[in-house]
Amino acid sequence: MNETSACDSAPANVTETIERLDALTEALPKRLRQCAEFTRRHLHLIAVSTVSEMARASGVAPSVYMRFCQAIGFSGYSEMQALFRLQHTAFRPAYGERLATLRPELEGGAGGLLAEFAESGHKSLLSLANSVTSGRLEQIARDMAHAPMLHLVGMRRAFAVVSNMYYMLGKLDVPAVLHSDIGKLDSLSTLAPGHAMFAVTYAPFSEETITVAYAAKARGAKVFGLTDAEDCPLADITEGLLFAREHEVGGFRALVGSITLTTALAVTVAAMRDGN
Amino acid sequence: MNETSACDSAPANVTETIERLDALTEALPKRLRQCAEFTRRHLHLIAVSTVSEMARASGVAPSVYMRFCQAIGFSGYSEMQALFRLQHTAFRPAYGERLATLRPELEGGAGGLLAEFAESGHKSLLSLANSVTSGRLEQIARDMAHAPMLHLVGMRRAFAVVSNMYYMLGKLDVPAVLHSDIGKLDSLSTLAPGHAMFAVTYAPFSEETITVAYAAKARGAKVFGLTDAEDCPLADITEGLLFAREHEVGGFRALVGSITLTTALAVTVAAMRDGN
DNA sequence: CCCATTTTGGAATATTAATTCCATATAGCC
DNA sequence: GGCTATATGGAATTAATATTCCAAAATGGG
Repeated sequence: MNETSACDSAPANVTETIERLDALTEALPKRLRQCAEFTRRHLHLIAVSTVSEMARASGVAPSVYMRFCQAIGFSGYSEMQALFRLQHTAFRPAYGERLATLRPELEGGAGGLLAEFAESGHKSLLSLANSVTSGRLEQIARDMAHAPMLHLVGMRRAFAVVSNMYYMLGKLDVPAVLHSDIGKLDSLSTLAPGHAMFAVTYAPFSEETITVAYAAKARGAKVFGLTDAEDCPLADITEGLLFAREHEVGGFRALVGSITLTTALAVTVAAMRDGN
Repeated sequence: MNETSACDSAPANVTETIERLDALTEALPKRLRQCAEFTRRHLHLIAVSTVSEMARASGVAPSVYMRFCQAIGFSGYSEMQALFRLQHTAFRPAYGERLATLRPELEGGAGGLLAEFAESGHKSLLSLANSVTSGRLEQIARDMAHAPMLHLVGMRRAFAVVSNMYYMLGKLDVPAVLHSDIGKLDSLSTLAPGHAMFAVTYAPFSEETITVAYAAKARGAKVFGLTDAEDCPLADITEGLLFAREHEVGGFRALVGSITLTTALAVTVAAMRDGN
């Protein structure tokens, strides 16, 4: 009876599904090929969409999408969806449902740790919203947007944050200089009155970063900053200091709040310059 | 009559949902609190699970889980699920006119944009849990831990990610080399058979990163990687490829998922080396 | 240009899931 | 220890979704 599919049994995993998809796509008629092509590019949607949604997105009728599922070997959409939902649920560590509610965090392994960091990231983002007032962020962005040149400085842990800012500002056509610890004295010579500096440092605060920030201030630049503790030495010289308190997992912090905040800042600065 | 919920209207996004969850959990009766606690730890399951599944996993009856959804302000499970499915469903907006598309968000000032990015970060973290299976992460960590030397490569947007890894690995006493675009050929000479390389690249994939990764493979190193799209050229040569699909705000992505994933990876690698 | 075959989309049906209802259980108070 | 208010879980109802069916359209061969 089971004549529909070109293949005998259903794909057992995502890899097999993709393989069969690629093998069959060419041979399929127009509409079914539409399904195949859209699905191939949007595999991640299967788990969270209904047939109708996938069909509409592929530009076909639901019944056609249904037939497409059968063409690649599944009994129907539900079976295919189940496969893709497994990918999601498989992440859940093996602990049984009852244990889950009692001690969700105690699981070991890489997956458990990732879950911890993800959780930590959520918390960092939440406290970000609480600690950063939109007025202060806006004022800093405006001041930085007015400067003819932005200088970025951050060492060690903060370096990833400023290098990300540097990349984004570059893409957004905002003139910026990244002061890495290598050759920082040289690049400081590019600093002129009216320029703005954005310094990032976390406790324990990097000597070099503080030094560079003070030098910038002395040269007539406006200094702004990002840190994670109240007692940051930058507080004395900045016109605006932002705080991102990162949650930690066993002493390690994942920079989620800082990356988010500085990304938003970079985009805002670019938008304000555009707007002028 | 509507006495159940402490709040008036439904949460509008993931951030609000988490906030309300945290605010209410303590005050809820036993079974509802079970729901809250399980859900808080497994937010990513909502998009791909039925009420019955969430209820069973929380250790309660479906009707109780239903009431839980209403307690935090949703009309029911479907409404809550729709919110969490949005993150998967949201298609990428046109790439070109990034700032232009941001205009609406900028109306709310810098704070509004920050809130958007925070929301985006929550979503990235959720899909991280969805797309990374703990088994694969663990296997990659184990393989990397066995290598006598780790090589990191990533350009442009990915550079912040690898430089963060580099910093962490350094603090954790894991021998690592960062291959920046400057002098990459020189540093490649440090590469030897048995070494491991971790390459990070996002679509459109950086030529240099791919080149370096292939060179490493040719020199006998095991190659691992992190990317954001299925069609990454790294797929052909890596022993294990991780995916972090970053949610975006008007075309800008904030690296939250990548930073979180690689931080967890670095810590795991270090822990495994220690364990040996 | 006509006929046979395949493909297609809308409408009908079957399944499954979401939601509500209500009887029972539980906890708090007098 | 009885009484009230609240919480709970299973069963009934309602809504949504997957799946099938069939008539119409398109395609291809002669």
